[in-house]
Amino acid sequence: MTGSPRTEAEALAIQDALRPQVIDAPGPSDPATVAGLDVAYHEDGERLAAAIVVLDARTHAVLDSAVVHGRPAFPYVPGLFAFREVPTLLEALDRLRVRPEVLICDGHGLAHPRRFGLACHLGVLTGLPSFGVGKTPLVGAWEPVGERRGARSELVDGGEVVGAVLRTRDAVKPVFVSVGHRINLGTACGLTLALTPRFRLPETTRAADRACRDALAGGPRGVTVPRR
DNA sequence: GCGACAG
DNA sequence: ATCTTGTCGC
Repeated sequence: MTGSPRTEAEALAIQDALRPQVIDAPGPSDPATVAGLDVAYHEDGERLAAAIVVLDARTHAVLDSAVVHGRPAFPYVPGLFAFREVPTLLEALDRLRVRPEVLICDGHGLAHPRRFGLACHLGVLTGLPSFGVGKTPLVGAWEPVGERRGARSELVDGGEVVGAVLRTRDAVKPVFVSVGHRINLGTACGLTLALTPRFRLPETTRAADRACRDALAGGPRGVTVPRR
C-alpha cells in the first residue's frame, strides 16, 4: 500500500496512510552531517538522475555522494510530485556509505495541500529527520519578508502555520522552508541559514543539483570545459 | 467557470 | 524540470 501508485487515487491513498506517521520533534540543531537531495530530468522526459550529497555541516566539505539514474515513477501533478522522484532517491540513499543526520529536500514538507510534501514523504520512509527548502510556493500566504538575511515570515495555509518564508541573502528572493519529519521549523530555518553563507540556496541543494546535472550530461570528464 | 499549481 | 546571455532598472 506504500509502494509506487499507478493512479492519482492510489497516490492520494498512500499519502493518507503515511501522513499520520510524521513525527513532530525538535530535531538536531547542530548535526555533524547534512544531506542535499535533488533530481535532474533529461529533455526527453524519460530519464532522470537523482543525487544525494552528504556534507560536513560545519565546513560544508563533501563527505559522500551517490547518483542513480532512473525514470520518473509518476506524471507531474502538483501535490503528488514526490511520487516521481522518491523511488530513485531512495535507491541513491541506499548507496551512501555515510548515513546523514538530516535530509534537506528540494521542495516542500508540510507546506502542502494535504500536509505531506516530498520532505515528509522521504522522512517517513527513511525515518530520518528531514525538511524542505522550496524556491517557489505551493500553498499558503505570507506577510512581506524583511530585506535582510535572516528575516522570516510565517507561511500560513488553512489557518495554520505550515512553514516559513526565509530570506537567506540580503535583498534576494526568499526561500520556502517547511518541516518534513522529526524536526521543527525553527531548527530547519537555523540549519538553512547555516548552509547559506553565500548563495540563496543551501550548499546541500547546490551540491546535489550539480551532481545530478553533471550525471545527466554524461558526468564531468577531465578538467576541460566543453568547447564549441 | 477561471486561474493556480513544489520539480 | 527544461530551453538560456545579456540586459533592464534602481
